[in-house]
Amino acid sequence: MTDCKKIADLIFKDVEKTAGYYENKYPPRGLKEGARVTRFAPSPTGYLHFGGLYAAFASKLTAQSTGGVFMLRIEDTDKKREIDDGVSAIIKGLSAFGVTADEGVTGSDSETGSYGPYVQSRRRDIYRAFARKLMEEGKAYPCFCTPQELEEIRAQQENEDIKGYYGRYARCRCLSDSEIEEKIKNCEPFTVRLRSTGDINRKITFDDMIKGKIEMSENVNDVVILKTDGIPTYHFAHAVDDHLMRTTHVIRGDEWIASVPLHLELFRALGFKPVKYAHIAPIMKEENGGKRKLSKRKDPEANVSYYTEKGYPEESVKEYMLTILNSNFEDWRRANKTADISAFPFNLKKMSLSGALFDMVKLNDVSKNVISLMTAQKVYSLLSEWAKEYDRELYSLLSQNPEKAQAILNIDRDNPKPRKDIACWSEIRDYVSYFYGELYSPDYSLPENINRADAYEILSKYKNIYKAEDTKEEWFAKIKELCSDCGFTPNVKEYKQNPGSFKGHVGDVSTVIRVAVTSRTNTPDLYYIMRILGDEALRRIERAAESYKG
RNA sequence: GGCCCGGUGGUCAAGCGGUCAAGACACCGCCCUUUCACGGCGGUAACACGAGUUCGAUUCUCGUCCGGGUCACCA
Repeated sequence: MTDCKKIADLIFKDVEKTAGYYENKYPPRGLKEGARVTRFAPSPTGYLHFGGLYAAFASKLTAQSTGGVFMLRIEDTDKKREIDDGVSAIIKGLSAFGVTADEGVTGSDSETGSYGPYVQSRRRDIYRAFARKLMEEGKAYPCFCTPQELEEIRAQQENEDIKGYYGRYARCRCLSDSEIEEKIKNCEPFTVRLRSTGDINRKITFDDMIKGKIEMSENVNDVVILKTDGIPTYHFAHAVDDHLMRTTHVIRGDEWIASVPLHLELFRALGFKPVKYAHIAPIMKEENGGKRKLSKRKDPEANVSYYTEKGYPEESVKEYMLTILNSNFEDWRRANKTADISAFPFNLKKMSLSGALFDMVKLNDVSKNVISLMTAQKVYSLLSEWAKEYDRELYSLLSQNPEKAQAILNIDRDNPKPRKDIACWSEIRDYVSYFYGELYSPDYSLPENINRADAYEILSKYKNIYKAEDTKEEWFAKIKELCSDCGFTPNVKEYKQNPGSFKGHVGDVSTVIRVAVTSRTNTPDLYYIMRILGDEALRRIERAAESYKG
């Protein structure tokens, strides 16, 4: 008969505290009924995937809407994938979009909350205490198989329906005490495996918060719970951490569904109450007709930093995520135009079952709406903040004359139907370029229906009547007057009825002036542009006229 | 290959046995208009396929096909 206690003592000599000690140290949270405790638990790879932000956001909303707690835990149990200071990119990415944790890791070397440590590499003793408990109870055993041996097993299993370390393939499952002692004495490296009690013919069902009832065969694999270096695998860490941190709802990508039977077995073996699961579908990308997951390697927009670099406001990205997270969000938004996102009744059950294609066009649309609702001051301050980091030249132009910048940003904004043409801050450089000599290069190309001689006539006459201090009405009256003087009609309808009698209409005359002043055929309200430009507008008109001469 | 999950317009999606099958984005047209936007009005466009259950299937069942996931000492 094997003596589990003896083997456990041999293997876990270093473990001082018991599982019971940790149970007491991290008591159940005294939260009100229905409060959900969630977490986001990324690996510190120095990269925050949009899908990660998305899952984290869903987790935060779930906690927030129930009066619960949202934690950030770092899963650094795989030293091979780790990157120097990989934590800060994640925290930076999350906080850029307002997904801040109530508890957990707050920086590369700091954390808050009483259920920590929240970095797995600092929880080694905890995992080992629970692994020891399992081993004492005969629910885990050491495995001395080498990678080569495991490879052999895999090769043998090519035609098996069930692959893995189980049944007759589980060579170390029945090692005798003396064999184990012998191997350990010889310092043979070993892992610790769960002694699965699953039966392939038995089904387990669980209720996924998003996907509903799912039925699967029980886990039968004696999976590794502690690697040779004594560090736990994801599965074991998940069970121990989420239990001890008193997580109630695990919201994660649906690639984890397949391991739920294992996770449930782990919770049961450990004597833990299982958490509830919500598996979310990945965000997809279209590629020649097909769908595939947004890829870190192929898609720049998979990296959350893409949005901060482009300058998408926090609100825009959140609103966009919500439109894919809960499809009733857009209806809610229409009914509650200015309400804060936190007032939205987020519901996991309303989430999509299958992966949504990432839609940049829709993001832009959402963002344009968000930005159109901001005041010029707000746009200015967010823009400056962004430019300070990502476009120094623009930043200095802006800050040289904040009043001018705000006046530019205020064109057509301060009214009930604001323009919607800015989706992100990086677009503004181009949007404002004709206001700044440093960014402006004149181009007097005219549309085909207007000839240079007419343009010359219009501008030569206009420069004599234009006054920078005119009111909008005066300004426009002069343009209409100019129309008549040059053979154009101030009345568009009249032109359409009788196009042969005129060279064109006010629109064409305005276009000539617009091109002269901005080098573009379409811009926001020309009057306000010229106001802001002041004398410079006149100079540009003169220069343009000169260019059309002869 | 085994096991899971999914399949409504180009995209995101309502729907939950009887609907002229919502809405949003995109696209097209018209109106408004000094350009462009905005706004308003209108339009094109969908239940993967085949059986079954039913008086009646987008909705329920089964099969097929297609897409995705998973089968590590990675998470």
